[in-house]
Amino acid sequence: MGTSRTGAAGAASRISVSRTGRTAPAPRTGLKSPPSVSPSLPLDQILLGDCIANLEKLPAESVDVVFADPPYNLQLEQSLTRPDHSLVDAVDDDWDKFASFADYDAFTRAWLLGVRRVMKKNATLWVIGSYHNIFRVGAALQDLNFWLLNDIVWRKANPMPNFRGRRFTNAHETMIWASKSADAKNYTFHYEALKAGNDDVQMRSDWHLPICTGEERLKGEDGRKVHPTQKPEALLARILLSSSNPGDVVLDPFFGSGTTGAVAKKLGRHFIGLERDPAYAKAARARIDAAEQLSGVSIAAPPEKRAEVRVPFLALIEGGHVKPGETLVDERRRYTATVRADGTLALDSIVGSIHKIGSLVQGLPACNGWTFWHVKRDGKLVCIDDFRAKVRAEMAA
Amino acid sequence: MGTSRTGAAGAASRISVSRTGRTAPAPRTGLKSPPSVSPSLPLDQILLGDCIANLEKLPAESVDVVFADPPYNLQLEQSLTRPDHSLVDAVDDDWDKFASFADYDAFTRAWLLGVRRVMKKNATLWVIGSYHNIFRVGAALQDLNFWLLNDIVWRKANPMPNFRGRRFTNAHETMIWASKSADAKNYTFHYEALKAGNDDVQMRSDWHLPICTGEERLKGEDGRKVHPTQKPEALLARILLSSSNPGDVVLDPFFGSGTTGAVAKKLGRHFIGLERDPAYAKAARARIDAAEQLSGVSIAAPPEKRAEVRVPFLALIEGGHVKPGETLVDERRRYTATVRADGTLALDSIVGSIHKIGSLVQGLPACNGWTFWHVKRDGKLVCIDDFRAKVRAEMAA
DNA sequence: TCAAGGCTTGAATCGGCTC
DNA sequence: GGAGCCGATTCAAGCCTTG
Repeated sequence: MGTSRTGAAGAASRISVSRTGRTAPAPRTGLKSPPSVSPSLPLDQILLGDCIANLEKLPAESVDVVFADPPYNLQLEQSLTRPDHSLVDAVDDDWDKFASFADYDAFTRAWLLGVRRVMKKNATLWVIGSYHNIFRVGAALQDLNFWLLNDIVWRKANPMPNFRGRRFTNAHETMIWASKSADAKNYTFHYEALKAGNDDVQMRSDWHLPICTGEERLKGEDGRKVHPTQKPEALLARILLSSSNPGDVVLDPFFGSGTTGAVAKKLGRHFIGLERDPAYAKAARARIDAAEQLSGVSIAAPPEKRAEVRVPFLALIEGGHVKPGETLVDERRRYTATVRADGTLALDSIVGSIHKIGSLVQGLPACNGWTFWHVKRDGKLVCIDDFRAKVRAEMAA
Repeated sequence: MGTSRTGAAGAASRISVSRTGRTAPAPRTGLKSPPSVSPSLPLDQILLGDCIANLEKLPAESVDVVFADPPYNLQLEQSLTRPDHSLVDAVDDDWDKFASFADYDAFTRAWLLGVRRVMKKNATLWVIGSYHNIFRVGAALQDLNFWLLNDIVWRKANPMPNFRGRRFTNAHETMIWASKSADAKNYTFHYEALKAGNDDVQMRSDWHLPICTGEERLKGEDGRKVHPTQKPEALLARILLSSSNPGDVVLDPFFGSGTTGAVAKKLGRHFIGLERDPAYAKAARARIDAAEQLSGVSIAAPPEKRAEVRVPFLALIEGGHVKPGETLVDERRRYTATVRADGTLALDSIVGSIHKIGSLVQGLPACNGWTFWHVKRDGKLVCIDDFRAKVRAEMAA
């Protein structure tokens, strides 16, 4: 999306985006602790200058999610349009050609390392590209010990046709979603909300969205498009909604026309944009100033199952929902167990948790006792998970 | 698809596939001159043994198209269970184990070099992979001076769900289509036929096809699948129909269950299969013997499987038909809910899909949110299902 | 670090059954 | 006697979190 590349002037200047400063706090839910935001972060600003130099000025482990639309390296085509070589020659002797890929790889490693340093432990990174560069980016990510979570295909609803009829219509771009390392497992992913917004089926790795046209496309005074590869806001919205929370800090090292910043503002996220070209930065700033944050309820962090308070089975006994000595039974009435006063179950002489006894009677390695066990109430079976929901509601009230 | 890896026994044996030998000439079109077929080629045979050693025995510049399904380097850490605690039958064969990325890269370069030598000047190569390996393969192709023509996305109609809810459903695989070099411009590509078979619009780079199940899936005597990653014949058919001619020689260096051979025979192409595992080779041979060549007229590009028609509610927001923060109301204006940016609805502090919230407010077990919810437009209520119809029309256009 | 809690599908196919 | 429905089965993997 942007042009922040190596070789630009060293000094970076800041373009403050006035109306989205820290004075507008992002909406918070009561469930999560506020995100830790480093006080020295240039929030909601565009840093002008070389991408890698500016990355080095940001504090380590300070951003929650990164979206990067690096240069696609299309200029390589020219250096590769050459007479055929035998393969050994191509690798050993054609230094010029090899150097082009090596240059791109070195640039890729440099900005990835810079980004890696400023990512929080459980931050994730999105990179978008086409077949010209995405394979090199993906390999570099793996080499640098990033952990690939998904590759996402953006299927363009209205792609550019192939004019020569010599290839398939190039109708998609590829995004890679990665965490800092394989053991950074506590990254943000709003599984439940994505599923609910997708007709109650899981969100897939192929996304169907239109390219950026019409009103949304930034035009200069001459009526021509400001930026050649402006990404649609719907794409960034899905990315930020799926992998960030309100109040999070979103970094875009190739800010370009500022789609990331505009969507971040609308969705109540903070952004930091790096951009080398002053003309792009200026257009992006105006665009973001004109954007408005959506109302709280429509962008508040969705509730997550995992964040719900833990209710021990003992609390059901203490709350009078289940009585010691009562018999639990599975839905198909094949197995029974007896409730003990300490919140364990008894099966003959074996005593264990609702999960342990549930797995034992079924001969399975694991069992969610909450959904497995039932009690009789008014002649009907009631799942003990219903009582847990009641206890949770009582605790919240 | 196969297991031809380095380190196998040196001597290669040939498994002749009797009924598809050279005695059955492939059908010819009148348009092109007959292909030049090297007399020493082991046509329609499966060569048992190490993939790279066998490649070295084939004559240079002798094959017209290559399809390769190399090991994916999945690096599975532990076993995975479904929500019902049954065990997922995954790829854990030792041919998919590599010690490091460097090992995998060396293996990739070795077989790519071997393949490159036997490709005719204008031959093309298809490689399929997932995000675990495809970036490394793509970078290696570029490093070896192959010229990438397209990356093609196989969108699986019926992918495996994500059981843990920690990622997007991995619903696609990626194929790279490449020529030997940038100036090999006279490769085979049936642009017109593909377009005609695709409702007269250009064939795109995203293909929607089901995975291999049912009758087509090879089963052993024990009723279990013969090969863990058998590819669907429809996928290979589209590949061979788009980028080869009848009578051409198709090489598959990882032959596996022999999908490439079966489809090549059906479509009147010759094949050469390399496979390391005798059990796979035997199953593939039997499968190919049972296949029959289609009549000339029926060897036409398969029509695109009708694109999915399911439209998630989120698509209405992304398409600008409904705005985040807007209020939805039922036809009798008894209930309201607020649209969230992620495509869910909010009712007080409860968040869920249009269906879930619809059923909740009515106290019913189920609700079709599409017909239940409305928005105000010009003072009148408009059903959100009307917008879904519009989005469908846009997707079809 | 280890043990335990507890949370997690969707599409296709096929056999058997009902209208 | 089919068409159609229902439920069981099948197939797919870089898939957890807390104390």
